[in-house]
Amino acid sequence: MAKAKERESQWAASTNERLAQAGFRRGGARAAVVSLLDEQSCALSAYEIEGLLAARERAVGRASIYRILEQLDELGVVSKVELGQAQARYEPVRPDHHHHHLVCDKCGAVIAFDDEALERAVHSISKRVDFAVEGHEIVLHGFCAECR
Amino acid sequence: MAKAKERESQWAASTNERLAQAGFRRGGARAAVVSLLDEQSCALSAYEIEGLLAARERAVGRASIYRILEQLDELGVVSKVELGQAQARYEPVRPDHHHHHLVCDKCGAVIAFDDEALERAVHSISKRVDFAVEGHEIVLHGFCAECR
DNA sequence: ATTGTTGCAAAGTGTTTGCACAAAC
DNA sequence: GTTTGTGCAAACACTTTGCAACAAT
Repeated sequence: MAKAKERESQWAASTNERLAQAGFRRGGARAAVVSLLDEQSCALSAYEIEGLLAARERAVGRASIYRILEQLDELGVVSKVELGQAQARYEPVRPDHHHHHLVCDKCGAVIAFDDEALERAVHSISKRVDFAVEGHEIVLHGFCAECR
Repeated sequence: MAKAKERESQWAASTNERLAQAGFRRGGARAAVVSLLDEQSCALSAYEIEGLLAARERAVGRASIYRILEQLDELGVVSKVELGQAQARYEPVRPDHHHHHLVCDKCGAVIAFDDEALERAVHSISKRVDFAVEGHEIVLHGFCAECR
């Protein structure tokens, strides 16, 4: 049942459902963005999304891409991550695949990682501060294996 | 001996020394920026720095502010933090005052916090990945006490 | 006198907005 | 037919760069 490459994975399916619930109509541009994101395991920038969609003959205007990503972020199905590269990246939120990022300061490569202890630490901080923590973002900077 | 409000704190002193060592001349604009940063315990944006300097009658051109901050960042005496607000913030690096940030998604407030367990977790990840980790940045998003 | 430093204005980059047209309902 | 979605171009915000004037050595 947890096969990774269904025609439409869990994420795209539940995203489309959420969109419908929220009263959105079905638009071709949004479908293309959702379908592209669905194939990703890590974060893409708006420009990368634009390029990838153009490459597969389903070009979507840049403004539409930003609008769609914002909607998906607000719905909570996409998370916008700012890795300190002067541009935002977006990735599908899959409940069981929470992760963080290593960013190479030389080549800009982005690598995902996850860590239980880190999550626990964040969780315990969330309880101790006078602040309603909704999410967190952890970025490790340095040099990847190739640039080192 | 660890009095917080010396005429010139440890940080400004060692920063000026590092600047001299690195062959920089003494410039008024840079001195003003260093002196302002020296008074901060948390991160300021370039625009905030510009405004604060103007308010104290030592206006510094915006381009100079960015250039100076970049130099200080490269020297390692300032750290550039990207809190996902479409702008960078800069704070003095004080070896014994490492901290991270809570960012209010409504009003933009930035609050510092630190946590031992978090640091330990990051440190242990650094050793386990195939990546030369040089630094890290942890941001907790949510709503501050006032906006909640 | 030489060379680093500064300020201004212009250019750049990623993102957002205004608006007219097309598509969904 | 009404309302939402989309694409284009223009506007925006933050940052960087080019260049001439200035200050430190």
